[in-house]
Amino acid sequence: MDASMSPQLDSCLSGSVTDGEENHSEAGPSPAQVTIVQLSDGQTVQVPGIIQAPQTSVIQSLQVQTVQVTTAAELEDDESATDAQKRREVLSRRPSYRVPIAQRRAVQLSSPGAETLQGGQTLTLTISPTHILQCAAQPGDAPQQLYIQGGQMDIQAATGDIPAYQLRSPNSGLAQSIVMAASPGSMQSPSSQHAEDITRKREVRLMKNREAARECRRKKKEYVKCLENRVAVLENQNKTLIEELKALKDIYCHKAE
DNA sequence: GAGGCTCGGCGTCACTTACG
DNA sequence: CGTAAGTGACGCCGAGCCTC
Repeated sequence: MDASMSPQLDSCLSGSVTDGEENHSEAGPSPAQVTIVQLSDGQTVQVPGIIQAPQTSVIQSLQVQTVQVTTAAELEDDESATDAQKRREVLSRRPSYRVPIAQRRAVQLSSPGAETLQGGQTLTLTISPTHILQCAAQPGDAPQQLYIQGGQMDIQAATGDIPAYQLRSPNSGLAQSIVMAASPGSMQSPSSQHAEDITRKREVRLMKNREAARECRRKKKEYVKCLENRVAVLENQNKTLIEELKALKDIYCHKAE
């Protein structure tokens, strides 16, 4: 499919389409925009893409705050949730790498006695919108920073080796503008370097796939638009030919008389 | 204004294909 | 055979529109 897609697109674009609509480049994500994401090990990665999360305030408060942590629910107890639903919940809002640097608000989570999240557990944090959330899996661990945009945050540990986080903005009430700057691997035991590695690989794969999907959609849209233009051109040609044929028929009939 | 519907965009998964 | 890239399918979300 993809092998045939590009030639089709090429031929389409080089065809006789004269529509003015043609050849305007898609706005798409600005390739010039880069988001810098800090991983748990101090590594930073540059992520191309649009920064979402509209926020007017860029004031950052770096003061440390202790946050109340309450176990909100254990999903595994929820018998009403189907497997698909559970899966969707886990998948729904994975950590986003799109961190608006200028809009980061930092909060440090210092929660004595907070255990490592087990699969299916959810932590709900209500956080003042002007702080950074930091959490360390073990005492002595380098704290993991979760940059949030304020309001309520759900930290949900997925079943299996894939942690999932849901951040909810108080403004929208929806899980938009997910902001997550740290590798979820550090939520686990520090000895599980392997798990962290898997997680990082997974994040890289997801990131690449995300970009690929975006590009794929862009190409598809372009292709469809191209086909539509081609249809318009051919319809015009058809119309012209029909009129021409009609005129010739008229001439022929008149001569026959 | 609230609720429903549609549309476009996005992220993810699963699968296929090409390539080294 | 393993990996990376491309893409269809799915579900979610927000915006816009319409109806009541």
